Amino acid sequence: MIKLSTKGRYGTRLMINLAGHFKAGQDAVILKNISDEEDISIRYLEQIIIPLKIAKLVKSIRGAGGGYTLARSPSKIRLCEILEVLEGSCCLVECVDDSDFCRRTDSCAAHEIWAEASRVLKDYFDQFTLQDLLSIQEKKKAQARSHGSLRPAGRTSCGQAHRRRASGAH
Amino acid sequence: MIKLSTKGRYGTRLMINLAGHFKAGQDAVILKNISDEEDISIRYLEQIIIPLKIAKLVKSIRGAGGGYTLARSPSKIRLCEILEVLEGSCCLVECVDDSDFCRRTDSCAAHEIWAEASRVLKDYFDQFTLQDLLSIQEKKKAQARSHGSLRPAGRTSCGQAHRRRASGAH
DNA sequence: GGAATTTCAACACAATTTTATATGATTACT
DNA sequence: AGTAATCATATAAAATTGTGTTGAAATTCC
Repeated sequence: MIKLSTKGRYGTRLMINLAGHFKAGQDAVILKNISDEEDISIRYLEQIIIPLKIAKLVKSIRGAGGGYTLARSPSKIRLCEILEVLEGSCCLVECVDDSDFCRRTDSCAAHEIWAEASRVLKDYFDQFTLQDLLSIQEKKKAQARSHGSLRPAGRTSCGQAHRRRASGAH
Repeated sequence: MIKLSTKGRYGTRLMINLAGHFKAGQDAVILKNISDEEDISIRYLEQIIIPLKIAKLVKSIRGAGGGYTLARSPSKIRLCEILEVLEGSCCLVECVDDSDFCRRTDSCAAHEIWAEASRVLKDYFDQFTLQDLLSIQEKKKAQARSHGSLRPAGRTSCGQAHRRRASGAH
């Protein structure tokens, strides 16, 4: 698998969740809340949200009554930005980003393919804003409700890593 | 980074290398040879080539004078096949391939995006055969020769993991 | 037949990164 | 002051990315 890491996946869901709560002047959302709704551990969310804060995609409010909010409106945040923050870049291999990484570039056909594939992927992710993702989600939920949910909503979640482990823990 | 693993990267270069040596009736190529040319350890190449053999993309010939050859002509092997063998699939997340993986699918916008992005990526990789990659490589080499190589060919290679390590070992 | 060459197989080991969990300190609101 | 939340750091399990070793099996060459 060409792995999109959990950071990227959880982080995207975190941001969609924040987008869902985003309204003018709405109170900050606490991580416990997101943790419950998305079924991701608070501790891990804390780690994931740090780079998002540094990148100024989210704002934090400390102390009682605090929490997190999007730093900008959902329509002003692109999926690509989120992934670049959390995955380092949308790139598939280091040697595309980092010209010092590899001196084989001149004669490496693979290099050209990975570079172009990375661009294709980035362009795809660049299409969507958080607002778009939110709309997709609402639509899907409505559809699921309308023709009855064939697979009733379980507690496991998309992109979640801690299911199906040797250790039954958690 | 949305990581294309070393298996996929090294395996692709391995296959391009085999394609380069592929001519009707040409002798099998030994791993030592590929190891020297691509600067990848023999031990690791051995691991990588096993699934390629099982998938019948390469043939092995044992004993003295033996080695490996492509099982089919370079124009009959698609990059996508190689990556699917080595990466498991061209998929970005498990929940797209494995419907049992996650029950959030119905209401998960992210799921839809990852699934579609996976398809985009697969379609891209599906365009190229080993013959195409070989042509690209020859062209690049010719270009590098014609206008003088600005960055002289080093010994490090694209997608190689054992450079820039804390332990200088290798 | 025997020596050399090469794949094939099965381990053991280790460094690094990813994927988390645990604990406690710090900040700021009420 | 008390409490709720972020912030910071330590720890650990698991996967990835390799290397090392030993030997068996097949094939060619002498």
